[in-house]
Amino acid sequence: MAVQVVATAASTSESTVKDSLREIGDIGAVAELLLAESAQATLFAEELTITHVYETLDAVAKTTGKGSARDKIARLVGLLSDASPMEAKYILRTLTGQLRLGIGDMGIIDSLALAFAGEREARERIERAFNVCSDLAQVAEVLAKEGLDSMKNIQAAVGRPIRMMAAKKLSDPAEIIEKAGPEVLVEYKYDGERVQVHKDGEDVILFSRRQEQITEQYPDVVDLVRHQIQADICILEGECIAIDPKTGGTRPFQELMKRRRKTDIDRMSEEVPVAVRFFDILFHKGKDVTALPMAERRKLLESIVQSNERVSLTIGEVTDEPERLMEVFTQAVESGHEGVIAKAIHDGSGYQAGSRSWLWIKLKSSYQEGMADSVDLVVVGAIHGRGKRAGLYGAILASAYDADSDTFPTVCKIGTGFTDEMLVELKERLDHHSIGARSPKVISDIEADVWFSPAEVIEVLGDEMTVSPTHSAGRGRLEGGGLAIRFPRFTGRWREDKDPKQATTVADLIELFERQRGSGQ
DNA sequence: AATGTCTGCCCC
DNA sequence: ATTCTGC
DNA sequence: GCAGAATGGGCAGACATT
Repeated sequence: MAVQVVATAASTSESTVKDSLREIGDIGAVAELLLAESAQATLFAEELTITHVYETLDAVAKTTGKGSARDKIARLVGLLSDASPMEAKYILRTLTGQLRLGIGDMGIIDSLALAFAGEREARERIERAFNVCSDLAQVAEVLAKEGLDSMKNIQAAVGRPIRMMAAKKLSDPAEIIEKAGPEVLVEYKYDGERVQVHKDGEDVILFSRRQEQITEQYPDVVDLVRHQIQADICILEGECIAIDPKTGGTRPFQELMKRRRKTDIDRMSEEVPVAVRFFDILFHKGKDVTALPMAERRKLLESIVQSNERVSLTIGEVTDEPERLMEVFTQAVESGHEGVIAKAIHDGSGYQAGSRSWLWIKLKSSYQEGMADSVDLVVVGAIHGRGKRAGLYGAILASAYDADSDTFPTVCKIGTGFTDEMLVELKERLDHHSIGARSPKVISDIEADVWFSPAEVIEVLGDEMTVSPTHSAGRGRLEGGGLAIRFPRFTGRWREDKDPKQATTVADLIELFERQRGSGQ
């Protein structure tokens, strides 16, 4: 849509904008360039005000229904006609959410500290306020109006999401114990959606990892919380997972995602039943309990969660031995879960809202060299890079080999794992094999920017196989579509020893998928 | 009415 | 989600 | 080591198009 806006505003064709975007990799910069080239009208334009820009964007956001796309475009084109090329750049970046200033929430907190306090300590107090209320605008407003001392008045409260604590990752169990020990709580890591549950009597609100309100999606969870949580006012955290009530097993994440809907919620609640595995408590009896050590929070949690088939604590145990940690990890993986999270339980193991510290460490099988399956895939296409990857490829399209039909159906795109240096090498190396159109042997629903004849083979690591609506590998031989790789990344290894027909085959992928499904439920 | 395409301060 | 990189 | 910016699969919803 942004392409259309720029094309219209600069009175040029969409293909011109697309070509330019391909080279520059930034729709804002493209707008700046093209508008400068067609800049007669700006001489007579009105002066742009922030209020006008804001009101226009607000109106665009609120436009819905039939014809809304056309209407949104018209409003934005109107706005750009009053903008200088540079203003257009930032308007485009703002509306596509790609500001690319090197400034995020933490950068803003730094700025607030300097602007309103001017001392180092201020930063921590401001950040703490943000972590417990998750609202940067509110923090800034209170700070500006009432000063640094007012930050202490911003406190955790039921109904207001707390920024979630995250885990580091590590592959070596001995190192994990070293970092978080001497004793750690080793918990199963479930493949579901993280939920922060806020309970005030019968009122229950659910928040997602990014502080979105997701209460409406899980009426069954709300009910479970009302009945199984023996505390009036509290904030808990857990993982919401899709389950098979017959077997008691966990169903794939994709199934759970069918619950992310606004309609048919009651029907889907029956089709995709869920369970919640609680693992933390942040607020209890009207008090913030985040400062309590993990060990004590776990005890408190045990005392208020009344378990049944749908609600329980995460499976976990305390150990100080790397060997035992690995045993629990193996159990978790063998029963179809992602891995484990090892948590510090010592006196300093309070809940650190908004941070990713060594107090929590996750271990997944894909972190263990050799344990996860890497595959050798054929590069069949590429997608132009954006931002700092402008002029290079941002991702490549990769296929397996289907020996039966002698074709190369796609399994994934790969956009991570490349160093800057590799990206340069990648382009040089691949452009050698560039062809004008998709090779008839390449089976792909995905439209690449550049197609290659199947030649280069690379090693790719992934977490697991998923049934895919878009990728074609194995399509027709499985229920539900083809196969794709979840979380694909380049290992850095080119398989120069392999030609395309020696790449991982569709049969290999199906076998991997069946094996993984077998260990699951 | 069916199908295609794009978006989400999306989930992972 | 994973990964790389400038500070 | 942190914070930020690249990028992945895949779901439902909202429109546009046929």
